[in-house]
Amino acid sequence: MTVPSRQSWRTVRDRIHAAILSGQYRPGARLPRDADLAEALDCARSTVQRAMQDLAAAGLVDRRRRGGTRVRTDPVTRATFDIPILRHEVESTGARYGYQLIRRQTASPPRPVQAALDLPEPVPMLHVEALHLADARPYMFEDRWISLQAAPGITRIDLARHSANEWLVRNIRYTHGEMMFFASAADARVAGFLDTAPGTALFVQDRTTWAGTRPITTLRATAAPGYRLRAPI
Amino acid sequence: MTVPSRQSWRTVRDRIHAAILSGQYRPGARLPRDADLAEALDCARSTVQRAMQDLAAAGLVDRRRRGGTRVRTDPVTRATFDIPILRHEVESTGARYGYQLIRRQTASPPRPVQAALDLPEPVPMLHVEALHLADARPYMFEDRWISLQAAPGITRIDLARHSANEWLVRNIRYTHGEMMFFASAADARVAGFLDTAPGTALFVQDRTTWAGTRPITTLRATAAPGYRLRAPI
DNA sequence: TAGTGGTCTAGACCACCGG
DNA sequence: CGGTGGTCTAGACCACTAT
Repeated sequence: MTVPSRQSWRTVRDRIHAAILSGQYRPGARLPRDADLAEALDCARSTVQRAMQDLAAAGLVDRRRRGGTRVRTDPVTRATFDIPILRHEVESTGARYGYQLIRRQTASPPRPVQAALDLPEPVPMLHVEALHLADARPYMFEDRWISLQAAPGITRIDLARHSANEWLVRNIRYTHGEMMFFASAADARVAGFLDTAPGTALFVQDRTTWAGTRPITTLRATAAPGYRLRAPI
Repeated sequence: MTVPSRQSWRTVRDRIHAAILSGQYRPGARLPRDADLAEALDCARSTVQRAMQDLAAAGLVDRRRRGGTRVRTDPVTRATFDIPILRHEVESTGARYGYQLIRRQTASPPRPVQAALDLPEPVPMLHVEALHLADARPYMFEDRWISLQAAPGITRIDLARHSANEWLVRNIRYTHGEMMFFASAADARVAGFLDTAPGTALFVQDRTTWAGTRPITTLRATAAPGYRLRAPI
Protein backbone atom coordinates (compact mmCIF):
# COMPACT_ATOMS: atom_id res chain seq x y z
CA MET A 1 0.00 0.00 0.00
CA THR A 2 1.11 3.54 -0.67
CA VAL A 3 2.07 5.21 2.57
CA PRO A 4 3.12 8.80 1.90
CA SER A 5 5.25 9.70 4.88
CA ARG A 6 3.86 13.18 5.02
CA GLN A 7 7.19 14.85 4.82
CA SER A 8 7.80 17.07 1.87
CA TRP A 9 11.09 16.99 0.10
CA ARG A 10 11.74 20.40 1.65
CA THR A 11 11.68 18.83 5.08
CA VAL A 12 14.15 16.21 3.94
CA ARG A 13 16.30 18.92 2.42
CA ASP A 14 16.25 20.93 5.62
CA ARG A 15 17.16 17.91 7.71
CA ILE A 16 20.16 17.20 5.51
CA HIS A 17 21.05 20.88 5.49
CA ALA A 18 20.84 20.98 9.26
CA ALA A 19 23.08 17.93 9.52
CA ILE A 20 25.68 19.71 7.42
CA LEU A 21 25.33 22.92 9.42
CA SER A 22 25.74 21.00 12.66
CA GLY A 23 29.06 19.67 11.49
CA GLN A 24 27.88 16.08 11.21
CA TYR A 25 29.15 16.17 7.65
CA ARG A 26 32.20 18.38 7.31
CA PRO A 27 33.31 20.13 4.14
CA GLY A 28 34.62 17.55 1.73
CA ALA A 29 32.90 14.72 3.54
CA ARG A 30 30.89 12.22 1.62
CA LEU A 31 27.25 11.84 2.51
CA PRO A 32 25.50 8.49 2.55
CA ARG A 33 24.17 7.50 -0.80
CA ASP A 34 20.63 8.46 -1.62
CA ALA A 35 19.24 5.00 -0.99
CA ASP A 36 20.67 4.83 2.52
CA LEU A 37 19.53 8.34 3.38
CA ALA A 38 16.09 7.45 2.12
CA GLU A 39 15.96 4.49 4.46
CA ALA A 40 17.31 6.52 7.38
CA LEU A 41 14.83 9.29 6.79
CA ASP A 42 12.02 6.90 6.00
CA CYS A 43 11.14 8.19 2.57
CA ALA A 44 11.53 7.20 -1.04
CA ARG A 45 14.83 7.63 -2.81
CA SER A 46 13.28 10.08 -5.25
CA THR A 47 12.38 12.32 -2.34
CA VAL A 48 16.00 12.37 -1.22
CA GLN A 49 16.93 12.98 -4.82
CA ARG A 50 14.64 15.98 -5.01
CA ALA A 51 16.08 17.37 -1.79
CA MET A 52 19.66 16.82 -2.90
CA GLN A 53 18.92 18.42 -6.23
CA ASP A 54 17.97 21.56 -4.40
CA LEU A 55 21.04 21.52 -2.16
CA ALA A 56 23.23 20.99 -5.19
CA ALA A 57 21.53 23.85 -7.03
CA ALA A 58 22.18 26.05 -4.02
CA GLY A 59 25.85 25.16 -4.22
CA LEU A 60 26.02 23.41 -0.86
CA VAL A 61 26.83 19.92 -2.07
CA ASP A 62 28.40 18.40 -5.11
CA ARG A 63 26.94 15.28 -6.66
CA ARG A 64 28.64 12.88 -9.04
CA ARG A 65 27.66 9.55 -10.40
CA ARG A 66 29.71 6.88 -8.78
CA GLY A 67 31.49 9.59 -6.76
CA GLY A 68 28.56 10.13 -4.45
CA THR A 69 27.45 13.34 -2.79
CA ARG A 70 30.00 15.49 -1.01
CA VAL A 71 29.76 18.66 1.01
CA ARG A 72 31.39 21.34 -1.09
CA THR A 73 34.75 22.43 0.26
CA ASP A 74 34.40 25.82 -1.32
CA PRO A 75 30.72 26.51 -1.37
CA VAL A 76 29.83 29.18 -3.83
CA THR A 77 27.70 32.06 -2.78
CA ARG A 78 24.92 31.94 -5.32
CA ALA A 79 22.50 34.79 -5.63
CA THR A 80 19.41 35.11 -7.74
CA PHE A 81 17.79 38.35 -8.53
CA ASP A 82 14.91 39.50 -10.65
CA ILE A 83 15.05 42.41 -13.00
CA PRO A 84 11.45 43.51 -13.13
CA ILE A 85 9.84 45.78 -15.61
CA LEU A 86 10.93 49.26 -14.57
CA ARG A 87 7.38 50.45 -14.23
CA HIS A 88 6.74 47.83 -11.59
CA GLU A 89 10.05 48.46 -9.86
CA VAL A 90 9.23 52.13 -9.53
CA GLU A 91 5.62 51.63 -8.55
CA SER A 92 6.56 49.07 -5.90
CA THR A 93 8.39 51.84 -4.07
CA GLY A 94 5.18 53.83 -4.01
CA ALA A 95 6.38 56.32 -6.58
CA ARG A 96 4.62 57.25 -9.78
CA TYR A 97 6.24 55.89 -12.89
CA GLY A 98 7.05 58.13 -15.80
CA TYR A 99 8.64 57.58 -19.16
CA GLN A 100 10.16 59.88 -21.71
CA LEU A 101 11.46 59.05 -25.17
CA ILE A 102 14.64 60.87 -26.08
CA ARG A 103 15.64 59.34 -29.36
CA ARG A 104 14.30 56.86 -31.84
CA GLN A 105 16.07 56.21 -35.09
CA THR A 106 17.25 53.46 -37.36
CA ALA A 107 21.01 53.35 -37.62
CA SER A 108 24.00 51.12 -37.92
CA PRO A 109 25.26 50.22 -34.46
CA PRO A 110 28.71 51.28 -33.33
CA ARG A 111 31.46 48.70 -32.91
CA PRO A 112 30.93 47.98 -29.22
CA VAL A 113 27.28 47.22 -29.82
CA GLN A 114 28.11 45.03 -32.81
CA ALA A 115 30.56 43.15 -30.63
CA ALA A 116 28.08 42.68 -27.82
CA LEU A 117 25.61 41.20 -30.27
CA ASP A 118 28.18 39.03 -32.06
CA LEU A 119 27.31 40.71 -35.33
CA PRO A 120 29.82 39.90 -38.05
CA GLU A 121 28.84 42.98 -40.02
CA PRO A 122 26.84 46.13 -39.42
CA VAL A 123 23.09 45.76 -39.86
CA PRO A 124 20.57 48.56 -39.46
CA MET A 125 18.99 48.45 -36.02
CA LEU A 126 16.58 50.55 -34.06
CA HIS A 127 18.33 52.84 -31.63
CA VAL A 128 16.26 54.05 -28.71
CA GLU A 129 17.18 56.35 -25.88
CA ALA A 130 14.73 56.89 -23.09
CA LEU A 131 14.45 58.15 -19.57
CA HIS A 132 12.51 56.41 -16.84
CA LEU A 133 11.16 58.56 -14.05
CA ALA A 134 10.02 58.05 -10.50
CA ASP A 135 7.74 60.79 -9.27
CA ALA A 136 8.88 62.92 -12.19
CA ARG A 137 12.49 62.61 -11.17
CA PRO A 138 15.08 60.78 -13.29
CA TYR A 139 15.35 57.14 -12.29
CA MET A 140 17.19 55.39 -15.08
CA PHE A 141 18.57 56.30 -18.47
CA GLU A 142 18.29 53.64 -21.13
CA ASP A 143 20.33 53.36 -24.29
CA ARG A 144 19.10 50.45 -26.36
CA TRP A 145 19.66 48.85 -29.75
CA ILE A 146 17.00 46.55 -31.11
CA SER A 147 17.30 44.05 -33.92
CA LEU A 148 14.74 44.76 -36.61
CA GLN A 149 14.95 41.16 -37.72
CA ALA A 150 14.25 39.69 -34.32
CA ALA A 151 11.63 42.25 -33.37
CA PRO A 152 10.11 43.72 -36.54
CA GLY A 153 6.91 44.62 -34.72
CA ILE A 154 8.75 47.24 -32.71
CA THR A 155 8.59 49.63 -35.65
CA ARG A 156 4.82 49.83 -35.32
CA ILE A 157 4.98 50.82 -31.68
CA ASP A 158 4.68 54.42 -30.60
CA LEU A 159 7.78 54.50 -28.44
CA ALA A 160 6.93 57.95 -27.18
CA ARG A 161 4.07 56.38 -25.27
CA HIS A 162 5.23 52.84 -24.57
CA SER A 163 8.67 51.87 -23.38
CA ALA A 164 10.60 49.50 -25.63
CA ASN A 165 11.45 47.68 -22.42
CA GLU A 166 7.88 46.68 -21.79
CA TRP A 167 6.97 45.90 -25.36
CA LEU A 168 9.97 43.68 -25.87
CA VAL A 169 9.58 41.79 -22.64
CA ARG A 170 5.95 41.13 -23.39
CA ASN A 171 6.25 40.28 -27.03
CA ILE A 172 9.67 38.90 -27.81
CA ARG A 173 10.88 35.94 -25.80
CA TYR A 174 14.56 35.31 -25.41
CA THR A 175 16.32 32.05 -24.85
CA HIS A 176 19.35 33.39 -23.04
CA GLY A 177 21.33 36.50 -22.37
CA GLU A 178 24.00 38.12 -20.36
CA MET A 179 24.15 40.92 -17.83
CA MET A 180 27.09 42.99 -16.67
CA PHE A 181 27.10 45.37 -13.76
CA PHE A 182 29.69 47.98 -13.07
CA ALA A 183 30.26 51.49 -11.82
CA SER A 184 30.92 54.42 -14.10
CA ALA A 185 31.43 58.14 -13.82
CA ALA A 186 28.63 60.11 -15.42
CA ASP A 187 29.56 61.80 -18.66
CA ALA A 188 28.12 65.21 -19.39
CA ARG A 189 25.23 63.94 -21.48
CA VAL A 190 24.03 61.21 -19.13
CA ALA A 191 24.59 63.50 -16.16
CA GLY A 192 22.24 65.96 -17.82
CA PHE A 193 19.49 63.39 -18.26
CA LEU A 194 19.86 62.10 -14.73
CA ASP A 195 20.01 65.59 -13.30
CA THR A 196 23.32 65.08 -11.58
CA ALA A 197 26.86 66.38 -11.87
CA PRO A 198 29.28 64.99 -14.46
CA GLY A 199 31.66 62.57 -12.80
CA THR A 200 29.09 61.27 -10.33
CA ALA A 201 29.50 57.56 -9.61
CA LEU A 202 26.63 55.73 -11.26
CA PHE A 203 25.47 52.13 -11.30
CA VAL A 204 25.36 50.75 -14.82
CA GLN A 205 24.01 47.54 -16.27
CA ASP A 206 24.54 46.13 -19.72
CA ARG A 207 22.06 43.53 -20.83
CA THR A 208 21.98 41.56 -24.05
CA THR A 209 19.49 38.91 -25.05
CA TRP A 210 19.25 36.35 -27.82
CA ALA A 211 16.64 34.03 -29.25
CA GLY A 212 18.81 31.09 -30.16
CA THR A 213 21.70 32.54 -32.15
CA ARG A 214 19.76 35.61 -33.21
CA PRO A 215 20.41 38.72 -31.16
CA ILE A 216 17.36 40.61 -30.01
CA THR A 217 18.50 43.65 -28.12
CA THR A 218 21.35 45.10 -26.17
CA LEU A 219 20.90 47.75 -23.57
CA ARG A 220 22.89 49.97 -21.31
CA ALA A 221 20.91 51.27 -18.37
CA THR A 222 22.43 53.92 -16.15
CA ALA A 223 20.72 54.45 -12.83
CA ALA A 224 20.36 57.75 -11.06
CA PRO A 225 22.47 58.25 -7.92
CA GLY A 226 21.31 56.20 -4.95
CA TYR A 227 20.24 53.19 -6.94
CA ARG A 228 20.87 49.82 -5.32
CA LEU A 229 20.43 46.34 -6.63
CA ARG A 230 19.28 43.85 -4.03
CA ALA A 231 19.58 40.10 -4.17
CA PRO A 232 18.67 37.50 -1.56
CA ILE A 233 21.03 34.62 -1.12
CA MET B 1 5.92 -2.93 -19.06
CA THR B 2 8.10 0.07 -18.36
CA VAL B 3 8.85 1.91 -21.56
CA PRO B 4 11.03 4.93 -20.85
CA SER B 5 10.46 7.17 -23.82
CA ARG B 6 14.07 8.23 -23.90
CA GLN B 7 13.36 11.88 -23.75
CA SER B 8 14.75 13.73 -20.82
CA TRP B 9 12.66 16.28 -19.04
CA ARG B 10 14.93 18.90 -20.60
CA THR B 11 13.72 17.88 -24.01
CA VAL B 12 10.14 18.19 -22.87
CA ARG B 13 10.95 21.57 -21.35
CA ASP B 14 12.54 22.78 -24.54
CA ARG B 15 9.62 21.63 -26.63
CA ILE B 16 7.22 23.54 -24.42
CA HIS B 17 9.55 26.51 -24.39
CA ALA B 18 9.73 26.41 -28.18
CA ALA B 19 5.97 26.28 -28.41
CA ILE B 20 5.78 29.43 -26.33
CA LEU B 21 8.49 31.15 -28.32
CA SER B 22 6.72 30.27 -31.55
CA GLY B 23 3.63 32.07 -30.39
CA GLN B 24 1.54 28.94 -30.11
CA TYR B 25 0.85 30.00 -26.53
CA ARG B 26 0.71 33.74 -26.18
CA PRO B 27 1.41 35.72 -23.02
CA GLY B 28 -1.42 35.16 -20.60
CA ALA B 29 -2.61 32.04 -22.40
CA ARG B 30 -3.34 28.91 -20.50
CA LEU B 31 -1.40 25.80 -21.43
CA PRO B 32 -2.96 22.38 -21.46
CA ARG B 33 -2.90 20.72 -18.11
CA ASP B 34 0.04 18.50 -17.33
CA ALA B 35 -1.81 15.28 -17.93
CA ASP B 36 -2.83 16.32 -21.44
CA LEU B 37 0.61 17.58 -22.30
CA ALA B 38 2.05 14.32 -21.06
CA GLU B 39 -0.17 12.39 -23.40
CA ALA B 40 0.54 14.72 -26.30
CA LEU B 41 4.28 14.48 -25.71
CA ASP B 42 4.13 10.79 -24.93
CA CYS B 43 5.69 10.86 -21.52
CA ALA B 44 4.67 10.59 -17.90
CA ARG B 45 2.98 13.44 -16.12
CA SER B 46 5.87 13.72 -13.69
CA THR B 47 8.17 14.41 -16.60
CA VAL B 48 6.00 17.30 -17.72
CA GLN B 49 5.90 18.39 -14.10
CA ARG B 50 9.69 18.44 -13.92
CA ALA B 51 9.89 20.44 -17.13
CA MET B 52 7.25 22.91 -16.02
CA GLN B 53 8.95 23.31 -12.68
CA ASP B 54 12.01 24.51 -14.53
CA LEU B 55 10.09 26.88 -16.76
CA ALA B 56 8.33 28.29 -13.72
CA ALA B 57 11.64 28.72 -11.88
CA ALA B 58 12.94 30.58 -14.90
CA GLY B 59 9.98 32.92 -14.68
CA LEU B 60 8.50 31.99 -18.05
CA VAL B 61 5.25 30.47 -16.83
CA ASP B 62 3.08 30.75 -13.79
CA ARG B 63 1.55 27.66 -12.25
CA ARG B 64 -1.37 27.50 -9.88
CA ARG B 65 -3.37 24.67 -8.50
CA ARG B 66 -6.73 24.62 -10.11
CA GLY B 67 -5.76 27.69 -12.12
CA GLY B 68 -3.52 25.76 -14.45
CA THR B 69 -0.31 26.88 -16.12
CA ARG B 70 -0.18 30.22 -17.89
CA VAL B 71 2.45 32.00 -19.92
CA ARG B 72 3.54 34.93 -17.81
CA THR B 73 2.33 38.25 -19.12
CA ASP B 74 5.24 40.07 -17.56
CA PRO B 75 8.05 37.60 -17.51
CA VAL B 76 10.73 38.54 -15.08
CA THR B 77 14.31 38.62 -16.13
CA ARG B 78 15.91 36.37 -13.61
CA ALA B 79 19.68 36.18 -13.29
CA THR B 80 21.81 33.92 -11.19
CA PHE B 81 25.38 34.59 -10.39
CA ASP B 82 28.04 33.04 -8.25
CA ILE B 83 30.26 34.96 -5.91
CA PRO B 84 33.33 32.77 -5.80
CA ILE B 85 36.14 32.89 -3.30
CA LEU B 86 38.21 35.87 -4.38
CA ARG B 87 41.32 33.78 -4.70
CA HIS B 88 39.62 31.67 -7.31
CA GLU B 89 38.10 34.64 -9.06
CA VAL B 90 41.51 36.25 -9.42
CA GLU B 91 43.33 33.08 -10.38
CA SER B 92 40.73 32.24 -13.01
CA THR B 93 41.81 35.36 -14.88
CA GLY B 94 45.35 34.06 -14.95
CA ALA B 95 46.57 36.54 -12.38
CA ARG B 96 48.40 35.72 -9.17
CA TYR B 97 46.33 36.21 -6.05
CA GLY B 98 47.64 38.23 -3.15
CA TYR B 99 46.20 39.18 0.19
CA GLN B 100 47.10 41.80 2.73
CA LEU B 101 45.64 42.34 6.19
CA ILE B 102 45.13 45.97 7.07
CA ARG B 103 43.33 45.87 10.37
CA ARG B 104 42.16 43.28 12.86
CA GLN B 105 40.57 44.32 16.10
CA THR B 106 37.69 43.59 18.39
CA ALA B 107 35.30 46.49 18.64
CA SER B 108 31.71 47.50 18.91
CA PRO B 109 30.22 47.93 15.45
CA PRO B 110 28.95 51.30 14.28
CA ARG B 111 25.23 51.90 13.86
CA PRO B 112 24.96 51.02 10.17
CA VAL B 113 26.61 47.67 10.82
CA GLN B 114 24.35 47.01 13.78
CA ALA B 115 21.38 47.78 11.61
CA ALA B 116 22.53 45.51 8.79
CA LEU B 117 22.85 42.67 11.28
CA ASP B 118 19.57 43.40 13.05
CA LEU B 119 21.43 43.76 16.33
CA PRO B 120 19.24 45.29 19.03
CA GLU B 121 22.27 46.40 21.00
CA PRO B 122 25.99 46.73 20.41
CA VAL B 123 28.00 43.53 20.87
CA PRO B 124 31.76 43.24 20.47
CA MET B 125 32.63 41.89 17.04
CA LEU B 126 35.78 41.25 15.09
CA HIS B 127 36.52 44.02 12.63
CA VAL B 128 38.75 43.10 9.73
CA GLU B 129 40.01 45.22 6.88
CA ALA B 130 41.94 43.59 4.11
CA LEU B 131 43.10 44.12 0.58
CA HIS B 132 42.90 41.50 -2.14
CA LEU B 133 45.43 41.73 -4.93
CA ALA B 134 45.70 40.50 -8.49
CA ASP B 135 49.28 40.36 -9.73
CA ALA B 136 50.29 42.57 -6.81
CA ARG B 137 47.82 45.27 -7.85
CA PRO B 138 44.79 46.18 -5.74
CA TYR B 139 41.75 44.17 -6.70
CA MET B 140 39.24 44.58 -3.92
CA PHE B 141 39.12 46.25 -0.54
CA GLU B 142 37.18 44.41 2.13
CA ASP B 143 35.71 45.88 5.29
CA ARG B 144 34.16 43.14 7.38
CA TRP B 145 32.54 42.65 10.77
CA ILE B 146 32.34 39.12 12.15
CA SER B 147 30.17 37.85 14.98
CA LEU B 148 32.30 36.28 17.67
CA GLN B 149 29.32 34.26 18.79
CA ALA B 150 28.58 32.79 15.40
CA ALA B 151 32.21 32.26 14.46
CA PRO B 152 34.31 31.97 17.63
CA GLY B 153 36.99 29.98 15.83
CA ILE B 154 37.93 33.04 13.80
CA THR B 155 39.94 34.38 16.74
CA ARG B 156 42.39 31.52 16.42
CA ILE B 157 43.08 32.22 12.78
CA ASP B 158 46.12 34.19 11.68
CA LEU B 159 44.28 36.67 9.50
CA ALA B 160 47.54 38.08 8.24
CA ARG B 161 48.03 34.84 6.34
CA HIS B 162 44.52 33.62 5.64
CA SER B 163 41.65 35.76 4.45
CA ALA B 164 38.61 35.82 6.70
CA ASN B 165 36.64 35.39 3.50
CA GLU B 166 38.03 31.94 2.87
CA TRP B 167 37.97 30.76 6.46
CA LEU B 168 34.37 31.77 6.96
CA VAL B 169 33.10 30.31 3.75
CA ARG B 170 34.80 27.01 4.52
CA ASN B 171 33.93 26.76 8.18
CA ILE B 172 30.75 28.64 8.93
CA ARG B 173 27.65 27.77 6.96
CA TYR B 174 24.92 30.28 6.51
CA THR B 175 21.27 29.69 5.95
CA HIS B 176 20.49 32.89 4.13
CA GLY B 177 21.74 36.35 3.44
CA GLU B 178 21.39 39.46 1.39
CA MET B 179 23.51 41.27 -1.13
CA MET B 180 23.38 44.85 -2.30
CA PHE B 181 25.24 46.31 -5.23
CA PHE B 182 25.74 49.95 -5.94
CA ALA B 183 28.18 52.53 -7.21
CA SER B 184 30.09 54.85 -4.95
CA ALA B 185 32.72 57.53 -5.25
CA ALA B 186 36.02 56.51 -3.65
CA ASP B 187 36.79 58.30 -0.43
CA ALA B 188 40.37 59.22 0.30
CA ARG B 189 41.14 56.17 2.39
CA VAL B 190 39.70 53.55 0.07
CA ALA B 191 41.17 55.37 -2.90
CA GLY B 192 44.55 55.01 -1.26
CA PHE B 193 44.18 51.28 -0.80
CA LEU B 194 42.92 50.77 -4.32
CA ASP B 195 45.60 53.01 -5.77
CA THR B 196 43.18 55.31 -7.50
CA ALA B 197 42.06 58.91 -7.23
CA PRO B 198 39.48 59.99 -4.65
CA GLY B 199 36.11 60.39 -6.28
CA THR B 200 36.63 57.56 -8.75
CA ALA B 201 33.44 55.62 -9.44
CA LEU B 202 33.75 52.24 -7.78
CA PHE B 203 31.60 49.13 -7.71
CA VAL B 204 30.59 48.22 -4.18
CA GLN B 205 28.84 45.21 -2.73
CA ASP B 206 27.41 44.78 0.73
CA ARG B 207 26.87 41.23 1.86
CA THR B 208 25.34 39.99 5.10
CA THR B 209 24.77 36.39 6.11
CA TRP B 210 22.87 34.65 8.90
CA ALA B 211 22.62 31.18 10.33
CA GLY B 212 18.99 31.11 11.26
CA THR B 213 18.37 34.30 13.19
CA ARG B 214 21.98 34.63 14.28
CA PRO B 215 24.04 37.05 12.23
CA ILE B 216 27.41 35.78 11.07
CA THR B 217 29.12 38.52 9.16
CA THR B 218 28.54 41.66 7.19
CA LEU B 219 30.92 42.88 4.59
CA ARG B 220 31.47 45.82 2.31
CA ALA B 221 33.71 45.02 -0.62
CA THR B 222 34.88 47.84 -2.86
CA ALA B 223 36.33 46.77 -6.18
CA ALA B 224 39.16 48.51 -7.97
CA PRO B 225 38.26 50.44 -11.12
CA GLY B 226 37.36 48.27 -14.08
CA TYR B 227 35.61 45.59 -12.06
CA ARG B 228 32.56 44.05 -13.68
CA LEU B 229 30.08 41.57 -12.35
CA ARG B 230 28.79 39.14 -14.95
CA ALA B 231 25.63 37.09 -14.78
CA PRO B 232 24.12 34.78 -17.37
CA ILE B 233 20.37 34.92 -17.82
C1' DT C 1 -16.83 21.65 -4.92
C1' DA C 2 -14.48 20.13 -8.75
C1' DG C 3 -10.24 20.53 -11.24
C1' DT C 4 -5.47 21.35 -11.36
C1' DG C 5 -0.79 21.31 -9.82
C1' DG C 6 2.24 19.35 -5.87
C1' DT C 7 4.16 15.55 -3.90
C1' DC C 8 5.12 10.87 -2.65
C1' DT C 9 6.04 5.90 -3.64
C1' DA C 10 8.07 1.73 -5.63
C1' DG C 11 10.40 0.02 -9.18
C1' DA C 12 13.18 0.06 -13.27
C1' DC C 13 16.89 1.14 -16.44
C1' DC C 14 20.50 4.23 -17.87
C1' DA C 15 24.90 7.05 -17.87
C1' DC C 16 28.81 8.15 -15.90
C1' DC C 17 33.09 7.44 -13.72
C1' DG C 18 36.29 5.94 -9.88
C1' DG C 19 38.87 2.04 -8.41
C1' DC D 1 33.39 -3.38 -13.88
C1' DG D 2 30.55 -2.08 -10.21
C1' DG D 3 28.43 1.56 -7.66
C1' DT D 4 26.22 5.90 -7.62
C1' DG D 5 23.36 9.54 -9.11
C1' DG D 6 19.94 10.77 -13.08
C1' DT D 7 15.77 9.93 -15.01
C1' DC D 8 11.50 7.77 -16.31
C1' DT D 9 6.98 5.46 -15.33
C1' DA D 10 2.44 4.47 -13.34
C1' DG D 11 -0.36 5.25 -9.79
C1' DA D 12 -2.04 7.43 -5.71
C1' DC D 13 -3.43 11.00 -2.54
C1' DC D 14 -3.16 15.79 -1.04
C1' DA D 15 -3.65 21.00 -1.12
C1' DC D 16 -5.06 24.80 -3.04
C1' DT D 17 -8.23 27.76 -5.43
C1' DA D 18 -11.04 29.28 -9.44
C1' DT D 19 -15.58 29.01 -10.48
